[in-house]
Amino acid sequence: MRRTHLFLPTLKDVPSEAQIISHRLMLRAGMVQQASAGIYSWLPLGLRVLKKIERIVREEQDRAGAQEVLMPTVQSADLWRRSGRYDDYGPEMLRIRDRHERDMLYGPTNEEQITEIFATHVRSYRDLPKMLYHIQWKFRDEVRPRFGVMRGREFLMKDNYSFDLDFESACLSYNRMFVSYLRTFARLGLKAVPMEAESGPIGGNLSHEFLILADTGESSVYCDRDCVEFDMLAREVNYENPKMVQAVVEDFTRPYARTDEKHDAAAFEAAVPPERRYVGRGIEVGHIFYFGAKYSEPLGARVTTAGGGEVAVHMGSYGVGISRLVGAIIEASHDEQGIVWPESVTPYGAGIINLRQGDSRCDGACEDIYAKLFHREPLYDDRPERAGVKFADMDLIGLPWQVVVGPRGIDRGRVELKCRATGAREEISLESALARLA
RNA sequence: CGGGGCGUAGCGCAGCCUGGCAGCGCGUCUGCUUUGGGAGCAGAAGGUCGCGAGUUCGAAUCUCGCCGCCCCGACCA
Repeated sequence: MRRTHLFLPTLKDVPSEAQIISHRLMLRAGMVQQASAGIYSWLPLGLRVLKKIERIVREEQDRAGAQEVLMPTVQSADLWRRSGRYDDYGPEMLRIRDRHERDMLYGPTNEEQITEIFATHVRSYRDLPKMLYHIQWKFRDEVRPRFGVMRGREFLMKDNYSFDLDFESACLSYNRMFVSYLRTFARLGLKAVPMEAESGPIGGNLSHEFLILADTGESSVYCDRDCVEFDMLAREVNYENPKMVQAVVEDFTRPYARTDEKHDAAAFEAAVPPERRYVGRGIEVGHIFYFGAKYSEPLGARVTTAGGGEVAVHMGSYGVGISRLVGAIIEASHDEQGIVWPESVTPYGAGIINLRQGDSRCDGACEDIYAKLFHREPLYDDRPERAGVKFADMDLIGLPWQVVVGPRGIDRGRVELKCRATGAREEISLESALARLA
């Protein structure tokens, strides 16, 4: 993409409503624009990141054996009356009335919807287990939206739902998602720590939250520093092998890690030596639940068993806040200059800075590099701007690599390769720069 | 939902107390000079001062009402 074609409204000054760093950087980097409180438009740069996160989440869901569906944003109130949640959910649910005066709602979550789909089509234990997920916009009318996309009213969420014959089998599904989340967050460049959690209004009794440790987090966390040391991606996982999956879950749940709602000071001090105690803040980026027959019972999701009986299926739900992750990743990865994208979610794989636009040697070299870096989806800053503007902008939007082309080096066939994360700059030949980014 | 604050040019803000030509910086546009870390000079465009009433000869400014947005706390992916 050429910078002169890209709609990328970067800002020097930050709008005053933004307080936390990720929100400020997202506005400055032209990623989003606020439409109203807690509701955002996604501009090209922001949308590219959102899509990359979405893709990684999808790949890991599929890998764990889940199947993607897509349910509507607008749901019927009747469905929610059947589960009893239409009245329970309270003012956080956005209620809508259509032209025929039917009560509708903008879905804050989809347990009812998915359970109805499942109940319509599945009758036999032979069809179990199943995991169905979708990635869809939700709306929760938060009393106080804040922190930009980290706590919006409208947000993009991956929610998965598992259906099993009994508790033991449901635990296997739960474990699969547990491991899938560890892999997902690791691929996003995040150190996410699973913590025992309350299951909240969704109900049930087996639940973990996944938090990344960050000072700007909304949750208080207490954990063993060992939690963030695991290298999940180095670990071989075969989802077809329940024991192997179970072993991962056990390894990751062994160290003490709890949010304040489950925290037990005495247990913490007994389990964790002082030098390994982490007491700080965390951002919740995922939450998984087992809730048994809470929805399958009232909504009639029952299957016949091998013995000829009938049983309500055991369910679980598993959520990842995809739009929240955009902010969370920035919270975890930025510096004074701006965002520092992990390779896996960067909006463009490399930036090309032409320091002397209009100089035939520089222009020629940049065009050459631009074409040869095609596989990296490069962003070529071809604006007739001064060097300082281009450097500042490129640092702000945080692409992991910058190829700097200027008159000083180009006569000798040299360019500068800068690593955004470390700030390290090397003057090397054009060829070796291309080789490094191959 | 309790407490606090803010709405003035695309963005950041001053002006308001003490009513009297709507300003500054950044950005944008034009020209010249510059050109390796957010350039300099000269010129230009850009505003229902959130909305509605009221007071007044006169309201961005004072009064009342409404709307929007932000921050702190209690709740949530």
